[in-house]
Amino acid sequence: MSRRTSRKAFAVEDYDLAATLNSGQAFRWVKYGEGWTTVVEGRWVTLVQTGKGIEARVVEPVRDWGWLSDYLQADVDIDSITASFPDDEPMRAAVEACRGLRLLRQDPWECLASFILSSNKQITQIRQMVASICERFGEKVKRDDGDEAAHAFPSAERIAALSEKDLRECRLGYRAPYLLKSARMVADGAVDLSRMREMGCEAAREDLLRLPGVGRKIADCALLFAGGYQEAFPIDVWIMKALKELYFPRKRRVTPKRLQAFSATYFGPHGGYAQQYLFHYMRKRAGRA
DNA sequence: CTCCAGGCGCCTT
DNA sequence: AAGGCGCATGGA
Repeated sequence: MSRRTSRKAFAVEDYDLAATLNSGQAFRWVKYGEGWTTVVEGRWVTLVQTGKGIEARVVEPVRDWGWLSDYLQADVDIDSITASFPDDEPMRAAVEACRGLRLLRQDPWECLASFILSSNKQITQIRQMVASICERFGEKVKRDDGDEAAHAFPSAERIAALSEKDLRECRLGYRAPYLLKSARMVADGAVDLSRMREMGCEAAREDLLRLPGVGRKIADCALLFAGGYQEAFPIDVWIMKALKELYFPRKRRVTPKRLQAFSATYFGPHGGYAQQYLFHYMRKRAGRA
């Protein structure tokens, strides 16, 4: 371990690190001893949950930890958010089962690109595809534990310069041309992800929907997990099932459009957060079956 | 073996 | 506007 190593303790309560990093919002965190590791903002990071919060370690000296605090959303008051959820039986059960689950604030391009790969795939397979493009095309990042190197998520510019064949070799299948074309549109400025957080949820969504391979669901994932728009409510097969079962149990045909309209108002200003609780709750229930 | 996966785009009605 | 289908690949 190098003496340049830098550490930081984030004092956070009600923060379940394992649940948060494994809840299908980020795909690059891997178990590392007692904690977790990945690359964030070009740095190799390890995190450990402690009694007092989260302890972080990076290789290079760090003065300002704002980038990681922001990523972890360490300053968010989770109680005020869960308190804004509708007071009904399904939400109470979800909050009870997922106490400490948080939303991260991820890099827009990494988040968007990862979810372009997510279509029609299980979370373990999304992880594999993402790992594959990072290992082959991501810049090397120094680590100090004897392992060779970690890899950053490849930039839009880097992916834009590849061929469809390069990406298909990462087993992306029919998603390869979607990722390639979207990377080129982001790289040449046709869609400006750096403005996503300022332009407002609706305008940002409209922009994202211009990208090939990005529909309503994937756009909402980027808006929620990277843009900080907590009103974005991604509806996937799990949430579809949850909403039907929990809120429309005796209706035979509930259209996605109807559910989108329902969720937009029913779950309140932090609806996307509520969505993440429902998603994780459903997956947990299915997992122990 | 079959079924389906944190969907999308395109083609029919 | 709404519904159906193909898509690459690989867990379960």
